[in-house]
Amino acid sequence: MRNIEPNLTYLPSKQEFVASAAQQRLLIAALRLFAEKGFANTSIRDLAQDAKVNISAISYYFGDKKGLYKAAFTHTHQCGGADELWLADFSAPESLNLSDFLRKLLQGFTEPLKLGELAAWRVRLQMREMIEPTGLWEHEIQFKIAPMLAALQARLIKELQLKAVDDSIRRLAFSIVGLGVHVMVSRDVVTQLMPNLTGSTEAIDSYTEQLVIYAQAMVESERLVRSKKL
Amino acid sequence: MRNIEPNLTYLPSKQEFVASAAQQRLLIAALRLFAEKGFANTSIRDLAQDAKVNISAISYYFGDKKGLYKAAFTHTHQCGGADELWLADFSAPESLNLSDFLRKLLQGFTEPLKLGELAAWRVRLQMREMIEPTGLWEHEIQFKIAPMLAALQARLIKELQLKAVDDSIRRLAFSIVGLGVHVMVSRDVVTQLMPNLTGSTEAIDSYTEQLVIYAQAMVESERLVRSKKL
DNA sequence: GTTTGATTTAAACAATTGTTTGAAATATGT
DNA sequence: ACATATTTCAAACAATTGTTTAAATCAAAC
Repeated sequence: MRNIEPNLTYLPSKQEFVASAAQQRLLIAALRLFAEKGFANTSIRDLAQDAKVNISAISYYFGDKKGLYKAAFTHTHQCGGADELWLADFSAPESLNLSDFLRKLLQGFTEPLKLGELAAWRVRLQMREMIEPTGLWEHEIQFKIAPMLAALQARLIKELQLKAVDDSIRRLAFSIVGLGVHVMVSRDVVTQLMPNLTGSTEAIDSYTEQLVIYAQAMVESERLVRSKKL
Repeated sequence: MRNIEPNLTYLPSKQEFVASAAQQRLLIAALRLFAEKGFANTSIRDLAQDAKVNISAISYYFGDKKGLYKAAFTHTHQCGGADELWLADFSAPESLNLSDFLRKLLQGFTEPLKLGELAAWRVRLQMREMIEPTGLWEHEIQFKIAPMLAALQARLIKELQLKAVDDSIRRLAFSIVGLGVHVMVSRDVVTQLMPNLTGSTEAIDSYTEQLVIYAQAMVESERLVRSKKL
């Protein structure tokens, strides 16, 4: 690897971050190709061609192929947003009622469906990380998933007026999240088997509402089970 | 490719299927390695070494690398079962009540958690197919997922005394299946964040029961929404 | 024991991979 | 205009990939 550091990390004054056109194109190409074909199946020549840069631009800007992947995975806000929605921040104000809380949570999964290809690639890359962990996914679990689940569990025991989280609550929280995860994970199945379910913005919105209702039903079911046990 | 056909497809008389030891070892190695590292990241030399066979045994028995993959993916009953449970046959007798029907369906996802590594590999391979479709997954959708969803939808409209399947029912069915899918998909998250949820057979059983209850709650919720609309 | 077929082996093949090189081109500041 | 740093480029590198070859080994039948 070359010792020269390209102007990626620091910059004179104006902006905190200015990526050269080549860099930007590489990031977008990487996001798209890695998402579509996976890491191993995407050659750096494919990437360079797609981004219309020379092959060595990859090592020049990102060190190596893995560096480009890492950059594309983490640095998505650079190339067009769609990240803020995904797994949003759930240090939710206590003021939210359960319905709104659940809606906000589930929207984190359904809203990306509305956005364009870029968001789809992002989600797809996330999926790949899940089954082919490169270390980035474990990080994601620790700093995003875990807090989200914790927040949901906290909200649930408050809702059900419990003192502590038990296994049943854990399973409930996990199942609720699962409603959202499944929408993303099985996107292909949906588009192939029932395309109009995620076809339009309105369809996605009513989908979300239905999920919120189901999540509430699960919570109420849990409440009922517990009341019977006493 | 050689023109000679090894004794895989047909055999003299005794058994319908006799795989040589080398063949069998290759299939198991393929299942394990492809599941763990993916298709592209697994070299045929890795496979040969793991199966303790010569490299050319792969082309000899399966034509090429892709052929071995295909064989490992489809031919799982050969190397140890665990396939019958996965996405079981849901041409369910009408006699089953809703609860039993849902249990049977969801068990298709949770039961494999009980089985050993082999089943885990199987599931993992299935997951890989989902996001890196090689054509086998589309086949799976068409001949397994679609029928399962259809059966579930049929059962649901019968339960809710409806005439036809609409989008809402489709979403309900999809969400119910999602409860199961999520358990498999996010296995890593579970084992990392709440290991005792799938640790023992009993834990898995009560997990399944809880999912059945939630699924029922979703159905009842749907019934309620519909009764209000009228 | 010989023959016939099936299986295994080591070696070589061509193609593609990620990475590096050093010079050319471009931009930037003085 | 010059000098300096930054960015691009074509070419070459070594390593690994999937696949093929032809000879060697093995097993069973005659």
